[in-house]
Amino acid sequence: MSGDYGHGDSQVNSGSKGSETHKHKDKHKDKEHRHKDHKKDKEREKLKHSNSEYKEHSEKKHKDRDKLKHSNSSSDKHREKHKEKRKEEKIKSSHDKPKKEKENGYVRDASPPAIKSEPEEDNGFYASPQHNKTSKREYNNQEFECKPKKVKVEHDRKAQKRKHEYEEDEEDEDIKPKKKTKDKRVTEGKKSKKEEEEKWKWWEEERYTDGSKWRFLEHKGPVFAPPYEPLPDKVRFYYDGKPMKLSAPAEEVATFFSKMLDHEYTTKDIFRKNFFKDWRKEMTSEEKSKITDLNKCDFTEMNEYFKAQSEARKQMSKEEKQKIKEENERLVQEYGFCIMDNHKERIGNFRIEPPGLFRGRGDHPKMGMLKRRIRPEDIIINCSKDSKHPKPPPGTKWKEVRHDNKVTWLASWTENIQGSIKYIMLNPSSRIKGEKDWQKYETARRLKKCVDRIRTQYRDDWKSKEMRIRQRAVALYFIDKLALRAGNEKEEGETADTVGCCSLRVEHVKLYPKMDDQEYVVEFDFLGKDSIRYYNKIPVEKRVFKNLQLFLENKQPEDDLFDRLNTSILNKHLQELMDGLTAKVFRTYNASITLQQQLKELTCPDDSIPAKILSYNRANRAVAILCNHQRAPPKTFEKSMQNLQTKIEEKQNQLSAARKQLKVAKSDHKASHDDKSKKAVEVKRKAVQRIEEQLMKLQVQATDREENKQIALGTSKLNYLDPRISVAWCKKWGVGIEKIYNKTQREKFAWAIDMAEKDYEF
DNA sequence: GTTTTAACTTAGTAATCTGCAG
DNA sequence: CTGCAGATTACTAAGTTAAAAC
Repeated sequence: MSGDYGHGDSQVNSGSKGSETHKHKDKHKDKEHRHKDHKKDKEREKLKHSNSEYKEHSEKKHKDRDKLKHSNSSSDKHREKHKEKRKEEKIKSSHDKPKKEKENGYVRDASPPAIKSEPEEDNGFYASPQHNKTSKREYNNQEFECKPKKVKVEHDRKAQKRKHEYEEDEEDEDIKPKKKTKDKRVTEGKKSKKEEEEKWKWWEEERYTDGSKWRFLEHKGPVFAPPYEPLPDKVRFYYDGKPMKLSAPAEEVATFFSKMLDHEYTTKDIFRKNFFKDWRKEMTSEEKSKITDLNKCDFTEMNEYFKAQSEARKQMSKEEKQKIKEENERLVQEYGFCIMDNHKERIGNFRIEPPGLFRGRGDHPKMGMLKRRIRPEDIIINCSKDSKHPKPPPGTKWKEVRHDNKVTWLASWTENIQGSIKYIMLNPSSRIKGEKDWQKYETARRLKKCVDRIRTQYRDDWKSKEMRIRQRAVALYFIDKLALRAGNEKEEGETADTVGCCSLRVEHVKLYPKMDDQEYVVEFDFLGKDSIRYYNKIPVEKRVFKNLQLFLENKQPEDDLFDRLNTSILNKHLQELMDGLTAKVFRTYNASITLQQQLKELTCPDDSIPAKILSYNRANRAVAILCNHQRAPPKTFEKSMQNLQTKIEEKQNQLSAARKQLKVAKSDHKASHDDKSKKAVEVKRKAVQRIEEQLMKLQVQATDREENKQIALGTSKLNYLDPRISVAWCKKWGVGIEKIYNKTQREKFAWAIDMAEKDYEF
């Protein structure tokens, strides 16, 4: 490994460029606070940011992180400068409405895009069986009045046929819309709308090829957070020991804080500092001059008031609760659905996020800031021109109403903490989400076909004479082997300090040429998405190890491990290897293939159903571990484990009792040989068998739960595992699908449940 | 080319619901 | 019927990625 990879120039950092260094000193101060006191839950703490060893270690390292950050290379320095600049701008613009407005508002608006009034080619259409001529024509004339008169319905027979066509074709091409060869069926059947709507099989229809997401979209707009209700006078806030009546805006923000008093983070410096700063902005000038020290604020009365309130809510009579429930239901009925292309679809989140105090995950520099109340004037509505536009609440206006059918959202607003955009979108069971999900798995299946080639290539690239190529190849190896996330760069100081593959720093890996009986071991220890700790020690191939040593040469702990790489470079490369390939496809692919392979390995044909389900959960667990999906051990874990143990013991006692009875019955029978005693034996035998089964079930449950203590299965099940694998497995072994997927999940995966047969292969 | 933004997926936790043992 | 544990749902933060803007 010597000079032959032109890496001599900039990737190795040469001496620090001093001037940048000091600017950031303050930031370190903040950083030192991070990682210190954490989640209220100690256990969780252990799991997430894990042992203090990690914390200390990372704190120390951060101290002089910036020093080096800037010394890295000229381009790095450049980057940093931009970051700074942007940060300043951001701060300014948060006070500077007009500018923001422009960014979000008019840009697109200038040329209201969206719905073409001319139909394109036939094949540009999302043609469903019931998009018969009539409905098409409706669409085509949409400059005028073409609101679908009725929500269409599905139920066709021919469509069944298409199920398989899809699968086969997809083998090669991913789901491409079929030619519109099927004739349209008009089926305004007799069934109730609801029933029919449930049966709509969008997956048997063709998809848009022109990049549009819908032709028609109508909805009622979002539901806003209820207005603030001032506290009763008897609930008081004290400053410096004296009661003080706050103005409504200041009081509201104070209630946010008071509600969180039990949370540990209200004791954190950053949280308190951010909160106080934002709170003061809401105060009147008198309040501002009086309230100068958060430590002198006493919110306990308010806190108790809210606790009492929630207690009272729990104690409400059944009728009252019922009433609230019904009211809620009404709201869902009215606002929870939209009509998209002839079908009524469920909206995922039709309520606007209420105001409150921001709590990021992990050590977030913005924790405690005020998340402001969203008003109609902040909302952009998206719907089709020819739909009945949602009405803003009386006396208010929308920020904008646009008609962009190249996107899937119904409404959006800009959030004030990070300046990012939030959206109202459809439920996962909707066509628009389902198609995308399906497509995701098809892309992963295409990767399956060429993954060998890609692996061969990146192994080859470990030997490249170009540093950037080696880095790319090693990073890809990690992404493939360890299912790491891509790892975008983040703005320092804006978010918690977390990393993914491309943003790994020197301090996150340790190399051990020898460890126990293994060679070339790499130890990873870093905080990933949501500040979940990733800790892993794995042996790697010698070449990878040598390359890592090379990447680490002459670098400081806070320097990037892959200084010649970022996600954009990586994804561009991947795109060239396979159409649609990006870093995250590897996670999907590896998760799904692991499930399939684990199921094959773990399922014993002779096992009982519960044992099979345990196998399924174990296979699922293998994936969750691969993807590092963790959770806090449930607060009641120990207790519930114990309860289960007690149950098991009881059951064991029952079993031995039942066995005794069986024995007795048997000897009775031997003695008398009559029919009656024979029957008794049978009965007892059955009882024993039943109890054995129950016991087994309990034991399996205990094992499952124990193994699952700090692993979350839900995330992978919902986002990474091709549902058709699970459906096929259920069909193959006669396990009810509801044993694996609950109602919501079955709705989301309806397409898979409908189309996968027992021999489906990912 | 680099940075920024928009759009959408993925993520863990808190709140709420449900069904079952007592 | 009631309380509570486990299941489900709601919520919203935090990622990824492609495209737009500089």
